[in-house]
Amino acid sequence: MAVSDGLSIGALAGRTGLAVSAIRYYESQGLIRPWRNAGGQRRFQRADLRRLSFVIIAQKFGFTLPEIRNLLDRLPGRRTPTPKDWAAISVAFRERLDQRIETLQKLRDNLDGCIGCGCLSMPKCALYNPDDRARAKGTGPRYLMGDSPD
Amino acid sequence: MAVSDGLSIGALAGRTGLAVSAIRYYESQGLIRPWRNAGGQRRFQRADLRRLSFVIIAQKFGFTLPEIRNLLDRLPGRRTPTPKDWAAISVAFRERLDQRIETLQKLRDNLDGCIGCGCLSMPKCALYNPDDRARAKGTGPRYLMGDSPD
DNA sequence: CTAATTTCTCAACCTAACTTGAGGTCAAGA
DNA sequence: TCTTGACCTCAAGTTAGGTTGAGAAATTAG
Repeated sequence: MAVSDGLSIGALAGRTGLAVSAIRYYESQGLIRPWRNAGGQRRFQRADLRRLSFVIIAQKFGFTLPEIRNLLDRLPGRRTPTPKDWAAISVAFRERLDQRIETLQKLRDNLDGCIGCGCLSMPKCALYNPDDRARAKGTGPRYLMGDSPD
Repeated sequence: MAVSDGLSIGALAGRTGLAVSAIRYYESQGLIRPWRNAGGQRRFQRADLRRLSFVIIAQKFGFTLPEIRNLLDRLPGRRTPTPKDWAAISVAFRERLDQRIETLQKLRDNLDGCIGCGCLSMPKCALYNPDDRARAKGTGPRYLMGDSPD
């Protein structure tokens, strides 16, 4: 199989450590867009290795797949992304990351004034906000600290 | 209904902003232990308001219910928890919180050397570790950054 | 050329943290 | 007393992020 024919899903799985099923799932979520060969099998660009690495790393930071997709959408669609392209999206990535850390720290500082004294007074507590909860109706898992996908 | 008879589940829901169904679910997970009145309805101590507040706050920080249960288990079982009791468990809470923030910061610092340059080189990248993924088989949701319940 | 891998699709299952609904009971106000 | 409204249990549904398995077709190795 020539290089220009692209990588098989198994090759991609081997190189990234991801399960084949996970890669297929990522495709269904729009994170990668392989083409098909004559026999209907998926073929991937070598650049997709990098895409998947990014997915893996971003997930370690707690980003959801829709969020990651939004970030990846900044990469050029047609041509192969250059290091510059990747550097650009990593800037956006770092910004969101810094925000996330800051939120956690603010929350922690509030904690010191609120629960640290043992009072845990509900009407006054800045951490405890009933309005948020009343609005956050609906089913499914809760997002971490008010992060929402998209 | 006298105070000594305890609070109904609806009263608790009203004061905490939680859904009645959520409180019942928390009971099923061992986070609160109401007793039953003659008619079989749940009755709660006023101290359970504080317990639930703690659950809500800890969840904002991304703790899982089993983790929260472990923390709450440090409270005295028989008598009503004092401010001192709460302060003690908040220390344990803060420690885990600080750990979590530190992990995120370390990961971010790695990111700067790894993806920041645009290389995202897989064999070298400290963020991207295939062994972790190979070991982390099995089903279900992944825990954030290697946090596990218990 | 045949056997062994890989890959394909599609449906079902898994966890966490709940919600929703059905069908029935309990309690409080007029 | 009667009628709401709050409460009960239990089963099933929901989301995110996948895995597992069946049955069939494609690819590769010998």
